[in-house]
Amino acid sequence: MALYEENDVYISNSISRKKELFTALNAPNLGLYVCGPTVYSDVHLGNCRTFISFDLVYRYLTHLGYKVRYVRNITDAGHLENDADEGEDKISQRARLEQLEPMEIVQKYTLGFHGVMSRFNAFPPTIEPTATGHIVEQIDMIQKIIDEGFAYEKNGSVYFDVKKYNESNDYGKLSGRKIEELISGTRELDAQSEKESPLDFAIWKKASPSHIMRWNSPWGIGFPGWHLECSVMSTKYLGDEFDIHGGGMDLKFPHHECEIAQNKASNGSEGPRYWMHGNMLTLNGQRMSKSTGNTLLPHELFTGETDKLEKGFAPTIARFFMLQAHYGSQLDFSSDALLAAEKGYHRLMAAYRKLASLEPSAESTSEFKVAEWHKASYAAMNDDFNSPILISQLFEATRTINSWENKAPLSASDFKLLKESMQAFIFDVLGLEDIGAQGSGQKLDDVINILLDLRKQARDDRDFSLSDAIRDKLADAGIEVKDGKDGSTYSISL
RNA sequence: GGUUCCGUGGCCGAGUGGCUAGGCAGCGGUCUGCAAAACCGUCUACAGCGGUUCGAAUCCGCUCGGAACCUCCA
Repeated sequence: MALYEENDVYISNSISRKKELFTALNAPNLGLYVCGPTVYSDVHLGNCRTFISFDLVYRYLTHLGYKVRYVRNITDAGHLENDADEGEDKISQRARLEQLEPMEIVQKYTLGFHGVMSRFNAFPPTIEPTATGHIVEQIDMIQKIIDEGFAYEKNGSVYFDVKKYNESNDYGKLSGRKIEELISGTRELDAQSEKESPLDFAIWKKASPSHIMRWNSPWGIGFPGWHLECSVMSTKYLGDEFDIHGGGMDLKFPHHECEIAQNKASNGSEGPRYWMHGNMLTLNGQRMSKSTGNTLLPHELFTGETDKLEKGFAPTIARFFMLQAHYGSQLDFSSDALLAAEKGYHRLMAAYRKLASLEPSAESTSEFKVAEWHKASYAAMNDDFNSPILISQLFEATRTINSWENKAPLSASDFKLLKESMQAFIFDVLGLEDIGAQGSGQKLDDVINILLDLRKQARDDRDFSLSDAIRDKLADAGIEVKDGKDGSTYSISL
């Protein structure tokens, strides 16, 4: 029996605003689509948080035995600068600025994105489609939407007719908006605008002569609209109806609202059955955002080369920090919070290493009930991927493990369950990495053990100035000596 | 202005109509040559004011404060 058959997973579905029991359309197959980045500049930590959140989702569902097709797009066609569907797209703008081909910009920042995600130990998606690689499919979808009567062509551009759509559908159901309120809240339309209503959005845009990224279409030379690619690529690879669609909270409106409309208008289905939205990472209480410049870049975090942090932090520690909050809550990034997470992380990892080196006993005499703990740990993740609760479970185990000496007071089967679960939760599900692990080199391990032997000798001889010097100098080198009843161990912090 | 969400102890963060996570820091112990680590014990809570209830931090209303969206943004 697969794990997913014995674990009922509940997901906060944005569209119903309720926690719902998740059922896969075609178990064990499962489709997950996540909106990826626009590759016109470096990704910042806010972007990373969303992708780490969905990496957790992907990892847990995979852990449960689902065969997940995980699609995450790369937006490389360039979105426009503003609401009026006017102006230059961001990739072209950046290309001009850096004096590169647009596709060089795309390549540069795509590689950067991949590099960063890999440092955070996030799995790559199983399919990573690009918008420019799906122009033909986008043109097809536009044509379908026109054929169904939900879009109109104007001077070489095509616009989605939101009012028309809303007559037979509910535009705004995801974000809880009413079309009347949206209209009344809109500023006066430019006299220039071709749109029949301010709510209409471009699904194909005529290219001005200076526009670099351009393709042929039945409506002339142009480029696809902002929201179309996700509709096209999600349904192409996952089907007209599929399981889960994720993305950042900021994409809920209008991006995801438009996706639903496009899906419904073109194929009659709204697409995903579960919508998941990751919440924002804030810096100084304000959302990180490329356009406002309130950002922290991954390399600044890793190296500490920023006035926003006291020191650098390893990627896995930032990951651990993020997973200590629920993906649906806002999280503020601060030095103090990172520092606290770092200490907790090291304690957890040290306990795991200790566990791995212990032996079981004949029978379980510990008050720590492994089976109950195991069950509660799964229950945490089943409840809308509640990683903070899972982590609190891991710390419960940590305290217990640390109190043991020599042998674990557990039967072989309990011990095996605890060890394998800790391993699975820490590394497979949470995706953490043990940067303080011994064996960062057998030779280094040997050398440190020689030093620890020398120190023991000095202590036995009551030559404490020598033994303390060894301890302090190792500490300076980032190697912490820990004295226990049965001799000394060490851990390396980076 | 409209829509949505949040306000938890020194800090970070879960959760919830009665059984009151966890991390970090503090305090008191145990251990240690000293320290660190580790363990044990312990102190700080649910923004304010009303209401519903046998009982609310949890539900409802109001007030105050903050955030996201309503323009591209994870």
